[in-house]
Amino acid sequence: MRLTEKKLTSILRQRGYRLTPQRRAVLKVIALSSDHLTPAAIYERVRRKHPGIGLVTIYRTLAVLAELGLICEVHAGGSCRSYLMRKPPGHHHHLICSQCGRVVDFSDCDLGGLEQRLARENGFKIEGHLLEFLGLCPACQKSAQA
Amino acid sequence: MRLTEKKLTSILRQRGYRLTPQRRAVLKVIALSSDHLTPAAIYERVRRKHPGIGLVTIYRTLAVLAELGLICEVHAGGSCRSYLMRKPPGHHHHLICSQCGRVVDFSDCDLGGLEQRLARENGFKIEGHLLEFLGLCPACQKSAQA
DNA sequence: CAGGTAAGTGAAAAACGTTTTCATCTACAC
DNA sequence: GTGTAGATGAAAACGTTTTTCACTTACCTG
Repeated sequence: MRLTEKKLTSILRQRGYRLTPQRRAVLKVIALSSDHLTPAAIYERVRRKHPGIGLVTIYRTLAVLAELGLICEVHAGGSCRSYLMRKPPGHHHHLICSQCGRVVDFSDCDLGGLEQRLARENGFKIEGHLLEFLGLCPACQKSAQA
Repeated sequence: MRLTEKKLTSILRQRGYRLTPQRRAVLKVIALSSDHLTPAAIYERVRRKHPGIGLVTIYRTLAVLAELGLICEVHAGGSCRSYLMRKPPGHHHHLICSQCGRVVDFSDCDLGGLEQRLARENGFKIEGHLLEFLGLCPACQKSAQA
């Protein structure tokens, strides 16, 4: 499902939000990057085409886009700052390079059995989970050998 | 393995650190709590017995204890602030109540197969993973019904 | 068990990242 | 076009974490 202008407007409108040039620009920057980006990095990139935009607007826009499920957060490894990246389909997870920060998505985590067992043993009603693998990507493995 | 005074000193000394009353107090507070605690919460509790301690020392001590593997961080749900809690044995994960923040540990995650597949498919050398389940604990399920 | 020294401490201030406030502006239903 | 709820940008407030620096102390040496 491509995200046409019209569809985007309707997704926003459904919840009482509007499609502004700023929001379009933020979403575009995130969509065009294959990496996760900090709010500051997004700010910098959006400003190249949109010099007047304020960092505040970035934060507000990220909150809205995340609420609508159009983007999602990454807790990259040790550094706890929440990065953001484009979300392909529904439920998914991350494989993160601990050196260069590159992120790969994967979606089939097969945690259903574990989830059921934990729910039963602890009485929890489980709503979701966060799964991230940390390691070295192929490129960083090579450069580490040198 | 109980953490005797002597053993603790030796763990610290091995890396050039010293065992100060402040460090002992911080570790004790974390060890005695069954919950995860923010740096500020730890500060408050340590101050009850140790009024002169500074928040700076808490942060420095937490960094040292985490580096030594005596404590570990939790990325509780949406809020990304790194909480801390005592670490039982080695590898373990968290089951977090999204309402009251209660944390339950579990250790058998059985992710070996997935890890191998991801490593093979993406060329990553996987070093570790973060797995957290979010949900409602029994108490919060009850209070939600009211 | 004293003495010297590298390591640790506490206070204040700086440096962050993020949120709030408020006056102004604008997307969009009519 | 017009009105208005919603959005924006600048400045300031905020809370958390880090840095700096003078002073103190744990602990190795003899």
